Amino acid sequence: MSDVLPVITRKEREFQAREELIITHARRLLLEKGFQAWNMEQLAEAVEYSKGTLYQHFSSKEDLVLAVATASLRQRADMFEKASHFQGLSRERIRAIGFACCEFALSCPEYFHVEMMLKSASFWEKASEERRHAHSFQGARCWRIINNLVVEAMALGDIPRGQYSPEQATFSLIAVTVGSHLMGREPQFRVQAGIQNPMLAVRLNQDLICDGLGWKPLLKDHDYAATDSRILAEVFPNAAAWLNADP
Amino acid sequence: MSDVLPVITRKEREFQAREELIITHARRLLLEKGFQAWNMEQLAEAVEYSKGTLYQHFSSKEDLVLAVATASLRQRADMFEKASHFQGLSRERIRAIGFACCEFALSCPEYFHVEMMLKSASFWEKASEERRHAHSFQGARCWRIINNLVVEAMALGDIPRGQYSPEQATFSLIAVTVGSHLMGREPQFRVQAGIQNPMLAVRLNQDLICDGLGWKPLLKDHDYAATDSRILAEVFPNAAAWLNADP
DNA sequence: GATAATATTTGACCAATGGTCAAAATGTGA
DNA sequence: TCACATTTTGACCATTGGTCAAATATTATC
Repeated sequence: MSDVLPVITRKEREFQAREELIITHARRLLLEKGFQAWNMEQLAEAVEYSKGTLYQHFSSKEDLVLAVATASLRQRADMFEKASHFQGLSRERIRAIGFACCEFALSCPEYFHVEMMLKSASFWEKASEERRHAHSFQGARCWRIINNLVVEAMALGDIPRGQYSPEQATFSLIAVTVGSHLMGREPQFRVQAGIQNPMLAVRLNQDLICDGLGWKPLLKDHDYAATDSRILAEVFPNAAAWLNADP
Repeated sequence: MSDVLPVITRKEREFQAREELIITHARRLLLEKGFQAWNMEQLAEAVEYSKGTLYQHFSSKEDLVLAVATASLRQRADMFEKASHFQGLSRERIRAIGFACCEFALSCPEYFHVEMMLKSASFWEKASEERRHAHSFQGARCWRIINNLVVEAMALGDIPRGQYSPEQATFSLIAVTVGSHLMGREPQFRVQAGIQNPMLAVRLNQDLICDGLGWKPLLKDHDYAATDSRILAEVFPNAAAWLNADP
């Protein structure tokens, strides 16, 4: 060992790499089978370690699943951050975050399903304290990015002041987004609603909330197609793939 | 046995009564502990029957939980139906359904949590065919009641035609409602958003979507406080308890 | 390179629990 | 009262999340 001050030793690097490997495989299993339909033995086989080794990384199956969710949530916050730097009107920037949300949903398709499990108290309390904290932290990042933008929009007068608090408006945006993603994944609802592309349904609902808030310029008063082109070009080039599609 | 033509025999009545007893206790356990933190043995003890008897009613734990969800969903559809008969403008009627939704959430607090479990494929496929069908049926009832109202509102010109399809609008309303209920139950979000009364947050978000859809009369153009008084008096007298509260 | 000391990995094992079924208990009719 | 049918039961099984002593690998020392 030649390095005098290795901040991270080789062992630690290997440990982290293995943890990522486990999380990646667990994510795949979650996407393919949900929570119940696979067991730790199978996961151990997939990553070519034994069950005991898994438990050196995660205190329980729930702890592992929370780690998967938090890894995704960190990605989400990163994408929100990137989108929030988009240059434009406040409503154009919230629009960019809306795009980020869809990009994320496509890149981590298991996320919303896993996040719903976490709502169960018994699930949450089986995870370790550190991981619960890490998850809250990433969740708070997402919240803050949106809320800051809403606060700014109100300061600029883009959202009428006095009607709703910034926190209420932020809550509305998040609630409609989560609800749209969850419902859009439901085959039964998709058929009933005639939805071909769930992401466009999410985007539409976000627009409805913004219009409802009176966030200027309203959908009818601005050429948002031009905004979308810029968002595509500057922030999410991959979004073109899902953007041009049926309702 | 004196009755000549009993459509339902005494045995069958007893069987149904016991099924309801089991469902009621299972609902309580779900509310108190979620899904994992109780077992069939404990439930059997609570209803004072043995495990084997439970399995004469339900093919699996998942099947039982689906039955709980469907029983709640039936209540939900019933309340929607009641609310949809409210006499008034189309937007006043969707408002009455919004009230129904909150009344329901208070009366079946376990519902949204259980409903989220059903999204997991492995869960759904462990339940019996009949119960899956019954659940879809009640879900479709809820959908239809809202969608009919939206169609009618568009026919009346209360919602501008041509912009969104009735199905899209229905989807928006349901998505925002589900999302708001789920997020409103999350302590972390409640604190961040400064929400005292989750039901009012749900109602607000529904109003935002309606305004966003341009559903006339808009919030600012009508005395909806008067509408609310009528809804309270005519349809949901109990709603007064949760309506008068902080944001 | 040999050996001792330390760290890591393993899989047999345990406890909990969803689900089954032969036997016991209960109900019914003659 | 007895024979037959139906219902209820709980011992039993298989699966699986989680543990830990033993085996294996790594590192340090001479």
